[in-house]
Amino acid sequence: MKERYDFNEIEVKWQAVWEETGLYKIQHNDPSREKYYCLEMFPYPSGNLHMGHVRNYSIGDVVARFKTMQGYNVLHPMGWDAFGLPAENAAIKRGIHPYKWTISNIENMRKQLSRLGFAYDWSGEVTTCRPDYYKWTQWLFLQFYKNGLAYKKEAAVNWCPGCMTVLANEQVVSGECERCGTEVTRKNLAQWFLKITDYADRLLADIEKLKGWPDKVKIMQENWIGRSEGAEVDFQIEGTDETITVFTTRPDTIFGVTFMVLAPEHPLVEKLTEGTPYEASVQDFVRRMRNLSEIERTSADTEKEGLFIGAHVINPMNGEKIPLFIANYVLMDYGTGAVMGVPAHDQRDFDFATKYGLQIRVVILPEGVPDKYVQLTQAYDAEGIMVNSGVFDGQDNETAIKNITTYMDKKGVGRPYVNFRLRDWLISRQRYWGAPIPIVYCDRCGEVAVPDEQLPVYLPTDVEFKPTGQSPLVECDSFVNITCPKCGGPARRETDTMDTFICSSWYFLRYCSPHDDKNAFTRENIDYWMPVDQYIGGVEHAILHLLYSRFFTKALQDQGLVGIDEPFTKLLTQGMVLKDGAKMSKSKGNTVSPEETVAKYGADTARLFILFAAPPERDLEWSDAGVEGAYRFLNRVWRFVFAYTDKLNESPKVEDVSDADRETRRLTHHTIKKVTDDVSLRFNFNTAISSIMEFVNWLYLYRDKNPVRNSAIEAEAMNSLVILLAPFAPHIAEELWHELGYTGSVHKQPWPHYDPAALVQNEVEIVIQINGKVKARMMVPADAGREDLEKFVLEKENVKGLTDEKSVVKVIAVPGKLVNIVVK
RNA sequence: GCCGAAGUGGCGGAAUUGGCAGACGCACACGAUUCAAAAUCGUGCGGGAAACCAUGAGGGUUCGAGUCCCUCCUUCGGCACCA
Repeated sequence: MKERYDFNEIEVKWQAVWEETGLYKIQHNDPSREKYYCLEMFPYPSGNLHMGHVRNYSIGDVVARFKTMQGYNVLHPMGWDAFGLPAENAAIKRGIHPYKWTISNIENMRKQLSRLGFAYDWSGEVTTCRPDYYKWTQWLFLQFYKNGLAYKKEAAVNWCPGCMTVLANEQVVSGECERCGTEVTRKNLAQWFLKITDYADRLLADIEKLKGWPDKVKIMQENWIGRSEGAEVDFQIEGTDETITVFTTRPDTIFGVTFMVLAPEHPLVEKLTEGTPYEASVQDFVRRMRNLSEIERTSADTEKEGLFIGAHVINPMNGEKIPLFIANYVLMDYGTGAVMGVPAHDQRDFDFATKYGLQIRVVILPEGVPDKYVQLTQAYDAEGIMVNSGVFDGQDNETAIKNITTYMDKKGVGRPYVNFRLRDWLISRQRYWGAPIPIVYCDRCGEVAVPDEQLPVYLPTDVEFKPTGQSPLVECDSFVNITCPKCGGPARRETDTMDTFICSSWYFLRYCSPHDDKNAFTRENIDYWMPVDQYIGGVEHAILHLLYSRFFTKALQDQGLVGIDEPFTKLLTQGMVLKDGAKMSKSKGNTVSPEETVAKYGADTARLFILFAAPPERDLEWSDAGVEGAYRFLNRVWRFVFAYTDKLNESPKVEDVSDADRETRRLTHHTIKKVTDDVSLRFNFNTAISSIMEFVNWLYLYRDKNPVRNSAIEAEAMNSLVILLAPFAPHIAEELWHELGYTGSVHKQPWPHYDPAALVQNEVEIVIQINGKVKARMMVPADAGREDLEKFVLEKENVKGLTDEKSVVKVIAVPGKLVNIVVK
């Protein structure tokens, strides 16, 4: 061993050895060991690793190595979320084929990951843009299709003019494209959807099962699904047989309805105004609304604006004739696109009614307030007693909700209804670089699923990339024009590809049997490995990816393809990596390159710093000085072990045990306990590492101050130190392990157990407080009970001085901690 | 507007069940070593002369509060004309 810590030499050396000896080879279906599936969110192959990746994968690597050492059979795979727009943009800009661009990025990033020494078995790598993967993505789409969970419909969809494609609701962030920030517009297109709404109830209810998920993420999913209980009510349109159904959470206010509002896009609007004097002005209004951006349209600050369209509806409860409006504040894609206006008890309706001089009728009053004194200046939306509501007068409104709903249900004019905010998942993308949707359109047979044996539907490679925004697939005749798999007649392929979130909604299943070429996944392996025990990734996927993956898992369970209903048992959302208080980004010019950091300090230092600087869920402020500190610590460990191995061969064995030896043994076991608890119970890697640092600080002192040391105790301390360090700084630990004279890998060592007996101290220092303020300290036997403590403390000379001239009211003694004397 | 998280030295952070606030690291200062520097080792390091005062502000519960309760402020995240 060299005196100097040559991180580059040892890291490269051990990475090669681990690879050659198959240290992290996946053992599928090993019944002798308990399984542990540790998964980090796979990266998009942008070409270069950033610090966020390093953090994500360093955290996962600690968990995987720790669990391996604890004896679990660990699945810790890695792969690539390889479809997506940047590849296609590179193709348009620089003429490189997306496949080539993606694969070369993957190769570069795989090299970068390998250089960091993460414990992956690369033979289990999964790449979503390869036909051996997307074949199964397509197959899964067809399973959804055959089970009625995939359908095509014409709808007003979110269109991103920047990406030239449609977006799922989840991909629109405050009216802008979450990818490129372009303002999203509306477009009517026939698109493919997955029926995630069929699972809304279960996706919501099962959140309760996710005990190992952060509350933050669970709440975000709850908000997103947005369940609200209420009723549907049918209003007949005067003079027709048509009815308009509204959804309301307040059926108790039905007698207070004084108008009704439709969304401008509501299909009945055109029908009801056609050929009437209102037609022109309504068309005008609708056109104006359509041209507004998503932001202007849906902002709560936008003033309410509406228009009477010349028709009336009938309130089914009292037969009243009510004017029908359209207005900007009613949205087509929530509820039924129609709202009953109750101005007295809904602030938005109140604003609208005030502006257009509509009647405001109170139907709920706070208890004790007589009707005639009510002069509303704003809507009253709290609970109260029913008035002006026929037979329901006098009931409290909570009861009336139930009674009115039941009444309407009996009469056939309404029914209880649970409405969700969640919309179906729009999965069509008008782009090339994605998995083709395996559907064919035949003039005779219509929509036809591509038969399983004809999968995959290959992406053609001989296409031209032009900056027209149209998918090159549309103009690729050899792709589009085919024969119908059913009748053999002329047919056309679907040219849309799938949202890449489909690919990432099942990759964790593919990892369980990455080479199965007969199935999307081997059932046996799924039953062994799934669910993922620990999932680790950024909180930005709290809704999209995590909700979609949960949906997939449930749908596949219903189809009998998997036996589990939730994919991820525990979830850790790591914080961002910041520099100068801001997220690292190229545009801000505050990025730190992992490659350069590794070149300068080594992978172990980079990883150690990132784990030490903050607990994983919190944002982490990058500090070059902090990296130096981590480097200094590893050097300190290196020198320490180096000095030990040098002496080991010369000194004779010492069996005597001094106080310092005993303290060394106690600290050894204390550190084992601390690190074990911090890693397994709390994921507090920062405090685990700091306890190792404290241990090293003590060991230096121990060696300097004690020329004669117990050989067994010192050896145990050295071994433990190196083993405890192994999950955090795997290369240096491996090198030091061999320097200690061992031949096997430190990463194959069993994780040490602490000896509770070794933790016991004879004497402990306790604190003496007067009225809760620390005044003195004293050493007492560690096993002293309450009475003993009181006696020791009250008899102590300087304590008598402190309590002089005052009367002792009470003494509180906490064994091992303190004695508090309350005086007056 | 609603929901959630956070606020502790010059900085990153620790305090796990209500029990010594500031572990560990960084930065800084001084000393040792050195011809000198780097590296290393050692000492100090919230404020205050002290009594004491200090965990965003103000109240409360308690023998005792960074930790529990109430009110408020600031920052960040999510949802938002959701009927």
